Amino acid sequence: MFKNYIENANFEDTGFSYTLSLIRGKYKMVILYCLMEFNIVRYNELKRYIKTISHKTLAVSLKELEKDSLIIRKEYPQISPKVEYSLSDRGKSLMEILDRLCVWGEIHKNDMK
Amino acid sequence: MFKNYIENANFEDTGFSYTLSLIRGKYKMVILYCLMEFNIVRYNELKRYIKTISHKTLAVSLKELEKDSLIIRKEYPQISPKVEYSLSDRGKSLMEILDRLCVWGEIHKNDMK
DNA sequence: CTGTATCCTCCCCGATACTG
DNA sequence: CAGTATCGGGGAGGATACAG
Repeated sequence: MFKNYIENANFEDTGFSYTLSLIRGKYKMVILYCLMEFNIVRYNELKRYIKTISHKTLAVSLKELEKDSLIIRKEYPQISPKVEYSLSDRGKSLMEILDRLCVWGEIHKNDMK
Repeated sequence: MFKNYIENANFEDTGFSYTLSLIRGKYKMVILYCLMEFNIVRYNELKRYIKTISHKTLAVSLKELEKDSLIIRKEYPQISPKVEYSLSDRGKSLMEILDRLCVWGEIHKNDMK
């Protein structure tokens, strides 16, 4: 399959490029993992879990993940506002594969003496 | 397993973070795919396959991939120089998983109407 | 509580020229 | 052929302040 990409010299259109574009960003994977682990999480909970993330990055990342249909945003119109995030089915199916990358890293990160 | 990371608030040390650090970079995955597809490839062949990559990026990426033991660099000392690159066993085991990301992308990139 | 808006910094990558 | 060196632009992300 990939050979076709090479012959067409069109790497930008590969499935892999597409997948990477969804999870590019310093914290997107961390957000997805948090949602996988805790199922339903509020904005401020995410902010507390991921101590080093800035407000801006968290907000932008969540918006993009939602636009890409990897996560679901549920808003409760009340004072003060409450918003819950969770994985979509699409997001869950992606996480099955990404989790294998996590495991691979665990196994191999001490390979090198 | 991931829950431990969250409780330790130490996302930088996750296996996934480690894995991503290996393949971060605009063209690293493309290089790995080329090596997977063609087995043994010379420097200039890579440059030709990946039309849009610059010399600097190709050189730097190859050096990092080699340092991380994902690829093997074999140099033939002669005039003019000849260098062949190929996947290491470690690289091949990673590619098995990355290839699944490629397939996921192929299947899902047209999900959204 | 859940965001936006602005400014600013750093670093990835491209373009280009040079070398053994 | 297979690199290395240097310069520079652009975009991702941080700090901070403000809003509904």
